[in-house]
Amino acid sequence: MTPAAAEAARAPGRPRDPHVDQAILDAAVGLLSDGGIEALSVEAVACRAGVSRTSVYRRYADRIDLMEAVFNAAAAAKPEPPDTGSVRTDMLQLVEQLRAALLESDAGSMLPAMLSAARENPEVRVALERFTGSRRSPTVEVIRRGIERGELRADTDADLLADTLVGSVIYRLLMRNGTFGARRAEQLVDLLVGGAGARP
Amino acid sequence: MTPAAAEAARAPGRPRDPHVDQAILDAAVGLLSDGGIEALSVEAVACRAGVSRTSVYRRYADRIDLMEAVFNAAAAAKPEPPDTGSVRTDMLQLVEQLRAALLESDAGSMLPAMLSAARENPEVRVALERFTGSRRSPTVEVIRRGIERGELRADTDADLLADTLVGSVIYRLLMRNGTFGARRAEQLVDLLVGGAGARP
Amino acid sequence: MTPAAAEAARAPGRPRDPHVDQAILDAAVGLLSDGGIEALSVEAVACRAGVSRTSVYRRYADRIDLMEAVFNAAAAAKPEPPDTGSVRTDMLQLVEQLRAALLESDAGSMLPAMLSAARENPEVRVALERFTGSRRSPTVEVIRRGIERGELRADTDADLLADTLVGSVIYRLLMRNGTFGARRAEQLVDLLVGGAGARP
Amino acid sequence: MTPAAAEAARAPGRPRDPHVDQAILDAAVGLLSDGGIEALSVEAVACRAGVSRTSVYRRYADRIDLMEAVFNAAAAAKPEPPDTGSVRTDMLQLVEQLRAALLESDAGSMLPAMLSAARENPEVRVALERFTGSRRSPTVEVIRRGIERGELRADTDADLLADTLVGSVIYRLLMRNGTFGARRAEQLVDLLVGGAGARP
DNA sequence: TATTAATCGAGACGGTACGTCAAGTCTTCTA
DNA sequence: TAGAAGACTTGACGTACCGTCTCGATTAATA
Repeated sequence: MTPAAAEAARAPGRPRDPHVDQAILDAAVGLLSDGGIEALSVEAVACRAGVSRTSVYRRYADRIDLMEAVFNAAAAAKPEPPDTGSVRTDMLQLVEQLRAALLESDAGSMLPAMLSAARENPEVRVALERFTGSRRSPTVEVIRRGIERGELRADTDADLLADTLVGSVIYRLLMRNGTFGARRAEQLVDLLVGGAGARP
Repeated sequence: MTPAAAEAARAPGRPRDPHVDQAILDAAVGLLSDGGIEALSVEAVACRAGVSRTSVYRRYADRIDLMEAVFNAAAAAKPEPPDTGSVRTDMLQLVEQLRAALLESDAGSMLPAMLSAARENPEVRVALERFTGSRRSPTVEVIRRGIERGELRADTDADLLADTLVGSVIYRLLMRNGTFGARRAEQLVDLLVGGAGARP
Repeated sequence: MTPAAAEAARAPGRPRDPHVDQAILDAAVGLLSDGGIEALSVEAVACRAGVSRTSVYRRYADRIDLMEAVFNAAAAAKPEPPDTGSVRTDMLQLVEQLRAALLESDAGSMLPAMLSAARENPEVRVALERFTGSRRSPTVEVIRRGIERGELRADTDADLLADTLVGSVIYRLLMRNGTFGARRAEQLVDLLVGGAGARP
Repeated sequence: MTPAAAEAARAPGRPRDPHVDQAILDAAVGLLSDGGIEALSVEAVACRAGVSRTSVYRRYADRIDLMEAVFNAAAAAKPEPPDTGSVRTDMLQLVEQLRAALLESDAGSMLPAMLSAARENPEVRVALERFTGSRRSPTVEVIRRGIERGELRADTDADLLADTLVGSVIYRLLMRNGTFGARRAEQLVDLLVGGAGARP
């Protein structure tokens, strides 16, 4: 028996209904991702989850605490880094993964709210860092392998390159409200691998 | 006499007090930049501006409308693109300008709020695009000159390169809560100009 | 122009809607008198008055404050002391007035709530005293006239006699859940005027 | 063996802890007598008794039921009627007993709450009548003896006289927030025995 | 000596009301 | 008109109890 299980078994009083846990989180994710930060009201969450307001407040101290939990849940999914043997192909896949995550997942559509909340609240800031980390670390991994295989220069700063790759995509999609198709992905990878400087 | 002035002159009744205009905008900028999106309440703006709520609502239809105005005001300041004769030096200056704008100006600290609001509201989205544009266009200009001078390859996609430069900085500062010193700026420019690919 | 009117005229901002004032008070009286102290919730008052909760809170700091106002309103109606020329007839009429007030008016059915609230709250205590006073002072007046006319002894303690007359009625009706018909009223007056002591 | 004891003995399962019974009742009495009707919350009772909420609800169906039990407990103590041989002295002692009971005992300070609750709930009404009865019956007894001894008129309505004596005291103490010293007690007894009417 | 059945503590759960704050609309007076 | 003041409705906030419920752990009398 793991310590956690033992602890759970020993917990006094009526145990929390896991359906309620889930319903609340789902409702919160839904509201946050499709109505933004202002839509995440405890009232609305409780209603959408078919649960009493009390049950929400029992789990989360306040609106912000709930938001934080949603962000952490969003950060939980860590994608596997692609490993095709070619750093260029891997990077293309990363870009595509990132695009899909930003535009097609709940987590992605929460990002603006997260950023906004992070400005005020240190705990949210931590959640945000964890979230961005979950996206960045596969990228770093891919780059590291590229260096090992000799496809990228040995002195490449993996951290910087990862930021630049991810930043370029996010900036375009989120802040410029643009698109990011396969063609542009290739151009970006070419730029980062080959550089923009003229060859003598 | 401009048409606007003529119109203003023809307006019957007591003219609007420009001090009130300014006080409201200033208060809104202050609140938004140091308390985030939730702090921008009409109540608080009126109070901080020493003005009645009525006077705010006379100018702006609602909270969002006011926010939009603040964003547009923030987007107004267009920095001059540096022109040192070297694309690398220009880019370094751009990065530094951007860093300062993000961390040390009101406009920068509003960006998260702006992003968040843009998700919901098309008008805010337009304001956001104008705002990012004001930062991006000098970058594009610098790059274009670099191409003209032959420092950058003729087939360089200025748009992409600009996004990547700006995106890398924003991503690091805003989403990873990091810093961006002179050293890292140089590394970034080197990366973009030289590429990360190994030379055969 | 009275000072009050002048003051009212000078009051800045939108004046309170007197219909709202009245609706709230009426609703509160109704609830308190037919549901007792626990029924007087701000929620219910607002609903019954067809008014928003806010409008109640604007007028009354809290539940207790509202209750106090209701009590004071109830205390406002001061009955004219009867003046038939005979202290016995006057007293009989007083008893009947009191009976009717206790059993048939809102004010009377509020008395228990008032007593209960008075235990805790000094302001309510004042309201209660005013309320009881409004019933007692006509009694005292009647007694005083009886003394003047020589129907009652010159050394009669009007205060004590009034308390005893009123107390007897209230005790029976409120605490013993009894009735108080004309016959019993006569017996009471006879007792107070003639005494229970045996005549030598 | 009483039937109750036999029943208790036959009850299967773990028997109720009598300390819990007592602690709950004590806590309830305390809260009700020094915080009034609103202070008697199951939550507070359980807490003050050092007992779980469950244990309260096992014994009493709800808040009101608990209140009723408290009132009944308060009504249990029946004072012995004084018997000094003189109806006047007996009545003076009754008044003093009543004063003490109202102002210095838990039961007395509960009376307002009781009255208030009685308005709504028939069971509480019964408890209230029992409670007032416990105070009134010694008074009736004293009066009856006075009649037998010829100190009071043979046609005296003992019931009415008792109500009037008790009512006068309660009214003054409870509703007028007054005091009731020895002097006033004497005046009251004099009034009731001698009457206020002028002697021709 | 095990079984059985109720007690006891702890706490989840859906409710209702509290008192506060802000939003956006309106009404009034003054300048 | 603009501007200040404030009433008004609406809706969310976070808190406190209500009364019901589900747990695990005691605690006697009984099988």
